Amino acid sequence: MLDEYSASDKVLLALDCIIFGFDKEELKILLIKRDFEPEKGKWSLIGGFLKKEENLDEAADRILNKLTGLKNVYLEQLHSYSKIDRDPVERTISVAYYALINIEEHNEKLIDQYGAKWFSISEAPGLIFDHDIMVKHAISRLRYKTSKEPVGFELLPPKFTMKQLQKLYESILCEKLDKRNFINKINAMDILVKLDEKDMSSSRKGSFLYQFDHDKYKRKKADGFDFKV
Amino acid sequence: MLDEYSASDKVLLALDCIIFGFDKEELKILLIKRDFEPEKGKWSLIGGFLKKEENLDEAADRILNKLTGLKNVYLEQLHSYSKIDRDPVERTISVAYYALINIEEHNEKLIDQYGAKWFSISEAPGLIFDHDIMVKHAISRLRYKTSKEPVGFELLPPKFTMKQLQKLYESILCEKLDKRNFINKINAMDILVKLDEKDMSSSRKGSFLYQFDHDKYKRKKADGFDFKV
DNA sequence: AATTTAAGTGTTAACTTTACACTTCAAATT
DNA sequence: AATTTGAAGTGTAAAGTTAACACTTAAATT
Repeated sequence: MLDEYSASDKVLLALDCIIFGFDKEELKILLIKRDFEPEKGKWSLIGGFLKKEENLDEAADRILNKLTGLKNVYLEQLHSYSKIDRDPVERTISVAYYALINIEEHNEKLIDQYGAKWFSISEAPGLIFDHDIMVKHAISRLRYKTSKEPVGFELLPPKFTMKQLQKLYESILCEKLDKRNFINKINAMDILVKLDEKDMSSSRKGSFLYQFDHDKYKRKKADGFDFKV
Repeated sequence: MLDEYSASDKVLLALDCIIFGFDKEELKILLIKRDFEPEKGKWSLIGGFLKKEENLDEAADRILNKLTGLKNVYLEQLHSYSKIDRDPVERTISVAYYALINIEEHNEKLIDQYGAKWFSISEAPGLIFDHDIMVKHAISRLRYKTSKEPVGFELLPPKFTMKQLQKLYESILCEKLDKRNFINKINAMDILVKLDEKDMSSSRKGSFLYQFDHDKYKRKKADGFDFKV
């Protein structure tokens, strides 16, 4: 019982953030080109270090904000990575978070400043350290999470068409979905509001816009309803 | 970009381990009565600190081993907890792991030495720090995991009856299952070996013993098969 | 030989999921 | 004004899965 406080080794605690966005067709992640050592010039996740006065969720918020300018974003802790030589400079444990953002809302200037760029998952470059494995885990968690909880909406603008929603799920799940079955399923859950407004950008007829009804979902959930795609 | 390595604050990295066992009827967790400060005399999870020469998985193995004497145990990282004042002595981040062990195999002497005791989930005492929330998360993860992967067998002896397996799932899922449906489902997956041996302890007729066939499962999984309870 | 007690076994109905193709609408063109 | 164009929008039936349910069998005990 004596490997207690005093005898222990403190470590640097880093955070890395997998930022997901969806640009009409594809799921993307936001990566930065490092302009600092180590691995200067290579692509990586945005990261930072935990500060004394914050917990991990707060640190993740701060790090996400410094790159995107966004606040109140969906962020979830993923996993902690601890391979001894994962960071060549110093022993560092990294806690990975993933974020879901509306890609239309990020701050372009900040992104340029960081040399950051959106990459579709399939075209992303190899990343430094263990960041590739973090991304792999994040995608797998995203698949699970979006099919069990209505968090996919975080990746869309507040008003969206059924087509957009379907494309989003297709790109997360990496499979084609049947249009009628998809719409029937979503409608059966009765958690969207159909607006009187149409998106006219994709067809002459236009397609109706919908909104996710957070309150209705909360009430249904309290009554035992389960979201499922 | 300059909140880099040098400016950062190192922290103590702890690990806490939720150890699950199953004693014929009930899911249990192994807790220790602390004989050291802070919170001496109170119940808590077994824990320890990360050392320089090990990664988190190795540290969790070591900590599990010091209490149970067991090696090669099913261990999975759960979540990292970081509330600023979660540990009153010093800023500490804790990474929680959960373990599934065959309750018959742990080392009684070690357990006595640590003042440790098995508690059924419903009768466990309140725990120190944020350990109660860790246990809650662990149970919820265990439910998910055991219904998607054949890890429940880790909680049973190598040879078990269908009844035992059903009781195990009932106690993890907190619901009664239909005997015929359960057995039909398990048999349909075709991942158990029925032995010529019976357990005679529970009835005159005796009930056949089964073993989980790891290799067969691996082969089926590679062919796209999914375990599901 | 009769009794006891848990083990072992299949079928049907309810529900969920999948497969599938034509009509409607509004703008653009003639 | 009529026709064309292209995506939006819509329902049903078959297949598959899950859930409900009760009697027979085996071996020990009396």
